[in-house]
Amino acid sequence: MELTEQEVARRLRERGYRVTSSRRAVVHVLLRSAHRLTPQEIYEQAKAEDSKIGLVTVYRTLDLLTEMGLVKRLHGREGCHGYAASAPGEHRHYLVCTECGAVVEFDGYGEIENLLKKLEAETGFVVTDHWLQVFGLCPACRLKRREGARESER
Amino acid sequence: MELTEQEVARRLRERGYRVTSSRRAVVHVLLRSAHRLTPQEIYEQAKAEDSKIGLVTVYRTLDLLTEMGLVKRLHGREGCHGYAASAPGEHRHYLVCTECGAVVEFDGYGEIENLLKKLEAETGFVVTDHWLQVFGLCPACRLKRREGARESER
DNA sequence: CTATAATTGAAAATGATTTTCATTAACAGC
DNA sequence: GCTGTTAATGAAAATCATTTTCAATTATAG
Repeated sequence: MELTEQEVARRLRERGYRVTSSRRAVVHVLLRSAHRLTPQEIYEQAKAEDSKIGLVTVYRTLDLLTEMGLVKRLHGREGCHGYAASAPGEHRHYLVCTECGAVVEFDGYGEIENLLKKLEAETGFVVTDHWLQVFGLCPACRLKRREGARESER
Repeated sequence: MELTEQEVARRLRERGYRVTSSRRAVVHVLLRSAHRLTPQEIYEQAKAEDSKIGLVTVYRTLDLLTEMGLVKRLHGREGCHGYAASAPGEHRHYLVCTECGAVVEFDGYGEIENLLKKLEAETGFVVTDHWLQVFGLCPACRLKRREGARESER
């Protein structure tokens, strides 16, 4: 399901939360970007839409949206946080471009489920959660890099 | 390959690093524990062996060992860091007990490789790295929890 | 339109990690 | 074994992301 600003607003109200201009701004920034964004980046972009917004509110809004499952926390190689909008529920894995932060959500194609079952059988653990993040280079950045290489050849 | 203190010392010397008592202490703590440990925890345990060691040195040693591939950074659900010793190179995935931090390394059984290939084909990304972390309850903690439940029934 | 309670922004606090710098100690060469 | 060199260390201070506090603001029910 495609997540829209209206849908987010509806879900907020449904739970008794207020739909404020700060929250709108954060949601707007997240929805229009298919990239992993840090709270700082979201703050800067949101500020352009709602000049009054503070960084603290960005953090609070991200916490709220994450708790509601509308936004997912992503981690970089070094563990620093970033966020991206997410179809609620369904998908849970992320492919992130290490160059530009572009994010693609994908499901586990069942492979993950197989893996986890094997793992439970082998270790005696009960698996409660998992977390797969894949890093790569998106088509656009690949192209850019190739062009850069060509230029430096000259 | 099983990692030993001697092996770590050898690799340090091989690269021109010194084998100091602080480094020994950190390595000792990591190797004897099959649990994810935070720098703070490692510091406290190492202090018992080398009372002079400082937290800063724990951080520095963890960075060094991580860079050498002898230790892996693990993340909790909320993204906070922990570390565990690791067979260098080979395995790359972790199953962590959310209760006690017990860590089991495992390989992807090939499932992951399939998944990544599909992903590349579908998205046009070039996958450069991935990162799978699984959370669960280890057999010991499962047992404990069951006993706890039984007691509270009375 | 108004009352009220949630939400906000700014400043201060926190907590993990990193930097700085003078001191210490590992180890190569004797 | 000593000794000099230089990497490594510990303590304190600095940094940086995130959280808390609190008085002011604002969304929304009535």
